[in-house]
Amino acid sequence: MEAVLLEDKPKNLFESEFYASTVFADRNLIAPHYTPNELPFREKQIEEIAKNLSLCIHNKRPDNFFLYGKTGTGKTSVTKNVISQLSEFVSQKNIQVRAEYINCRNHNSKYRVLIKLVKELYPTENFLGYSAAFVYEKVLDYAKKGNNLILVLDELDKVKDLDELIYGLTRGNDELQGKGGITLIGISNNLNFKERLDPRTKSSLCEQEMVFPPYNAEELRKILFTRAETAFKKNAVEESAINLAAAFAAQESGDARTAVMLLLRAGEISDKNKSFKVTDKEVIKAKQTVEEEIIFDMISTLPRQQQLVLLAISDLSLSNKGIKKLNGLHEEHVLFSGEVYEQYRVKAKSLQENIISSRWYRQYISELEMYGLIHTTSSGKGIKGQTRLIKLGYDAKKIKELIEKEVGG
DNA sequence: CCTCCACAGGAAGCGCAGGAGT
DNA sequence: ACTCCTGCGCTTCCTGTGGAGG
Repeated sequence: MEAVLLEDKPKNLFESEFYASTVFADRNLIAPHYTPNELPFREKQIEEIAKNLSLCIHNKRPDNFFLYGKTGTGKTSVTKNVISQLSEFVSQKNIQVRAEYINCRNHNSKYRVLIKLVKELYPTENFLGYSAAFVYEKVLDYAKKGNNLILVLDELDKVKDLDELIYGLTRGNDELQGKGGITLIGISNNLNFKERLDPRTKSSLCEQEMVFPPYNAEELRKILFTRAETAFKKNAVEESAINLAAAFAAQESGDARTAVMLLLRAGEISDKNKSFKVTDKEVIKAKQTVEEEIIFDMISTLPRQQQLVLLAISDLSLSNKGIKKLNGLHEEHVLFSGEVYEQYRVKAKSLQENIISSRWYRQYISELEMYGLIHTTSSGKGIKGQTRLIKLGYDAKKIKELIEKEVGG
């Protein structure tokens, strides 16, 4: 396909302003939620899913699929890519296959998923207020007309009554008896999630499974190159800048989304400075802002009490109380679980907040570690008793600043 | 070796809010 | 409008654990 140069078109006043970028050719192509056509290093997964789904074009029911892997490993992009190609194909050939994508973060119960689904299937009708059973029947009706329904449920772990939802939808296939069918593709980035499922749900949902491994630095590098080719102007991005962004992201988590995000922010920085190049300098700056965005995102969604716990940790980290002589040898900046709890109590009291129990405080500490906001190690020699040694994952000043903005001094 | 310390983290249960069924 | 139910945030109670100290 021939690329149409912007210069060839008559310009609208605003369009020229809109595209007045020093480095971007098309910023949208590198936005976080853009689904690229090419997905390097996922050919195997695409092929496998497509092969399974292709059964439905011969009017057979494909296996249910369960995809899991960390965020930014391409689960959603791969699935969307496959189902959009499938939809395109079946509409050309007039085959009765319908694929729907639902993100369960926004539709987090059985009822909400079903409502969302029937709204897509019967766009002209209104189902608000109808019972779950009625809506469920509507879905089955749709399949009974001989339609093969493929339902992608992204962020599946967010559904409260998941067992019921899966049971209902898979049991539907027994009632249909070969006339049409319902195929589920579940996506989750929670690796332990599968183990918590009801055994029956597990066996019906996980007829086939697929793991999406994180990308390594080399793969991220190639991904960024292909994305940069279309999103940026020619030669606007220095090769070393891409390498650096890939290295940063690989070191963090092998997450393609952060890698792309880094490059996007770096480009924006160049744009703002009216610079025609994206270099290492911009990527390094972008890393800081992306990091801050992530931290702030996490902190602002934390419960107030947990914010106070984190604030207590950053307070102590900034004071010299945090410096410990471990093993009587070297000094290190770590905190005891007990003293953090004490500091938290003082803090909460002075802000006239109620105080959570020590048990729940420990729960909060575990969560903070999962989010990567703090690191903990178990106490070893030189310390009496069994305690957790706590260390901040990011800069104490920055975190303190962000929380105080949130909590309101 | 036993006991104590200073916690970790599992289990059970409680009050509440909000949603579904009647 | 009303009950019933369920998930959520949290407390209470409890058992487990590794090192320090006698």
